[in-house]
This record gives sequence, C-alpha cells and structure tokens, in this order.
Amino acid sequence: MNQKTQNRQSGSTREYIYQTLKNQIMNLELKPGTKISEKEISETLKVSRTPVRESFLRLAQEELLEIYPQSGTVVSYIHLDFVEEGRFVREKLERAIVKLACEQFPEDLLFQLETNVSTQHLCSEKGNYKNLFELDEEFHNILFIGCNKVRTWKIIEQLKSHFNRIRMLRLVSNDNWDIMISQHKQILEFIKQKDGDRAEKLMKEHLNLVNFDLHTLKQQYPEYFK
Amino acid sequence: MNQKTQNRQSGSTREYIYQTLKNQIMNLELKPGTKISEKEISETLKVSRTPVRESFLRLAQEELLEIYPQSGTVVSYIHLDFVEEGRFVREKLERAIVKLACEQFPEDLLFQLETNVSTQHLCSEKGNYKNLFELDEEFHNILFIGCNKVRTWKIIEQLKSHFNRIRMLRLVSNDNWDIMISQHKQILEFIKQKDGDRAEKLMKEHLNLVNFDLHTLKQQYPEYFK
DNA sequence: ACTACAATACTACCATGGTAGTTATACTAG
DNA sequence: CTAGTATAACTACCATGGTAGTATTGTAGT
Repeated sequence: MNQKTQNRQSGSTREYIYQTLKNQIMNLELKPGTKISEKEISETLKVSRTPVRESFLRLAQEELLEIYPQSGTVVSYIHLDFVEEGRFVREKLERAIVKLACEQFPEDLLFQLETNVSTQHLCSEKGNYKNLFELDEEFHNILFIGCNKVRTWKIIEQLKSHFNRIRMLRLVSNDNWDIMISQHKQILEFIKQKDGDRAEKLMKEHLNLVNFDLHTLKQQYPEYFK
Repeated sequence: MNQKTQNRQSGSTREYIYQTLKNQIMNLELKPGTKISEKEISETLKVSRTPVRESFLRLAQEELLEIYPQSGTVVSYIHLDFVEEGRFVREKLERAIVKLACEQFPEDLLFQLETNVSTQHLCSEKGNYKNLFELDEEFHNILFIGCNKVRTWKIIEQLKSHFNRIRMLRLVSNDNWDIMISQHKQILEFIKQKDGDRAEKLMKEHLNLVNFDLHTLKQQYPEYFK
C-alpha cells in the first residue's frame, strides 16, 4: 500500500507535526487544559499516529504537554513556578553571557547585531510587533552564538516556553517596545566598548522590563493557569 | 496474540529501555562511536522496536545519541565544547543557588545536607567511591531542591552528561575526594551562617576541583572524543 | 588492478492493528 | 431520585509489517 510518496519539503513528518503543535501551543490556539489525543491530531493533520505520538513525547519532555498513560493528554497549564524559575536561570546566564561578549565577540556577528537593531527600529515605526518579537529573540540568540554557547540558549528557550505564553496573553499592547529597543542598542554599544560591568547591569534591567505582576494576570485569565 | 501480559515493575517498557541505555552510555559500556540499531537493541532486550525507538529519540534529544535518518544511530562522542559549556552553565547557576540558600533554606533539607555530608565521610573511609559519587550529586541536588529550583538542576544534569562520562573515564583514582568532602562541609557551614559571599566563592573553587586538563585526556583516549 | 554501476542488505521512518488500563455512560437495585 | 455496578467508549502503549533512503557488496568493463 502507498504509505507516503510525496516528501515533505522541510524534514520529517515528525518534525512537521512537532512544529505545528508547538506553534499552536505557544500561540495559545491550543489553550492550556485542552484535551488532545493521538488519534484526533493524526486525523486532522492527515498523518498516522506514530509521528504524532513521538511529537507528544517530545512536547511532554519540554513540559508543554502532560501525558497521563492510558488515559489522556492535556496541554499544560501555565505554571508560575516554571515562569519564575525560567526568569532566574535566564537572568544569571544572560548576565554572564553579555559580560563574556564584552571580552571578545566575532566581527561578523557584531554586524548581525547592528542590522538586527536597525531592523527593530523599522518594525517599531511600522507597528510590526510580531516581527519585533522575533527580532528580540534573535538579538539574544546572536549573543549566545557569538560566545559559543548555542546549547545554553536552547536551554533558555525551553525554560522560557511557559513565560512566552504569558507574553502572548498580554499580546502586543503592553510591552514597552521602545524602551526595549533602546536598551538593545545600548547593550550593543557597551559590547563594542568592551564595558562589561555596564553591559551586565543594563542586561539585568533589560530582563526585568517584562517583569510585570503575574498574579493579577492570573486572576484575569484563571483558566490558563495551574 | 499475546503482546505483553506481565507488567514491568517500575514504569513503562519505554522508561525501562531508556534507563538501561542511558546507564550503559554513562558507564561507557556503550562506548562513544558504537553503532546501534532499533532492531538490535529490541532483540537483545526482548522488546519490540517501538519503545526502543522512542528511547532513541529521547536520548538523541539529550545529545547522547546521534540519529542519521534512514542510515544509522551512533553513541555520541564526548564533545569538549559541550563539556566546557556545561561547566559554564553550572558555575553560574550553582554560585547563584548557594547564595540563595544562604538567604533562606528549609530546616528539614538542612538536616538532609548534614546527613549527606556525614555519610560522605563514612564512604570515604571505606573507599566506597561509587556511593561517594552519588552523594556528591545528591548534595548539589538538595541545594536546588531547597531553593525551589528543581527544574534548574535537571537542566544541569543534562548538560553534565558529557562531562560525567569523562569523570567515569578517569575513574575513582584521580578525584580529590577528601578535599571535595571538606568543601561540602564548609559550604554547609556557610549556609548555616548565612554567609553568602564566602559560600559563593567556595562554590566556585569547589566546581573547579574537577577542572583537570581535558586535552591530555583527549590524547590518552582519542577514540572517545569527537 | 581499478573504476562504474547494479544488486543487495542494511537503516530509521511511518502506518496500522491489538491490548491493558482508565473514564464516561447506561442500567439496575434500593 | 440516588448509589452502585456492569458495559461501552475512550486513551496511550506496544507489536509488527511495509517503505524510502542510505551504505555496502558484488560484478562487469576497461
């Protein structure tokens, strides 16, 4: 029997399913608490249950799904402990990274930071907050790449997943984009000047920018939280 | 057809296979570079290919296996970049944690640290290095538990996997067990005295204790490294 | 002897069916 | 109407067969 003749353009079926589900969870299209099943997903996405199942396992590993054996699978509620812990780890590591970046940083990646920041200005003028969000992520990612700490960034990305869903909850409206962008620009300046102390201090401020009151948000959207 | 009547005592078949393989990899029974396959493992461990495959995926996620699609699966070589990066992350986070522990730490876990350290003395006298190794891990784990940062420790554990294989290479002989134990004891004292600065400084020293020359080791066992 | 290429033997990947275990539902007794 | 129980309808888990893709081996041509 014909089991799959056309290749999917980007990677395996499993990867495709994983990305699709992860996006839906992070965008809150799949709301916390939603019950899903291998069979249901495999039917809506027109694939067999195997790659779906394997994606479930990976997402459970990353704490975005909770699998109850023989019973069911649920999209994880946003867990404030996880958010707090993610913030803790991120602060410690990013402060260390930006200090490292001040000691040495590859020229070509410095250039990438420059273009990133100027693109941020453009997106801000046009009110393109979706792109701005991604540029923010990219800015920090480049810092880790330049310090040869790619795995570390991946770890942070994973720990940030619960937090980023909150950020999605607040949508574009409430972030202080302009302050954020100017801080990015200033951090880049400190790196070029190799001023580690100031850079670290500013990075700490920068990460606290999104440090809004979680508990009021929890009261506003109680159905999303554990 | 009978597909599995007896329950395995501890958890699912998948978990059992995962633990078995992980142990073999960490103990270097499965040496870096060894080619393995779903079929082979499923036959030797007398299970079907599915749980084996799912364990492979998880171990690949943790960078202990490398899966080449449609081609083969290989036990990861020890990657010095990973070791270095693991050390970086661990230092930053453990220094922050021990400082936190000096601010507040639950009474019962303090007691657990006490018993842990005294057990370490016992094991040292008896030359029980295998247990000592585990007690070392436990000591640090308790610190994270007491600071409500369990996930953070899990992250570190994963990042340490490549490093721990090196530690296994050097076996028991070369570690400075006595210094290590006295440092544990001293760290515990600083926590009780709530002396964050001294605790952090000692923790940094402590983590550098196993900071031996990797490159000579790489020359000694070239077949284990990338 | 050495290269080009076809045949073969692998591999991980995906599809699918059966099973044990859990949960919801229907039914019965009081 | 309620409480308890049998039954049906789920679930994730595991087993297994087929497929596309890769690597190896054998073979023919030079």
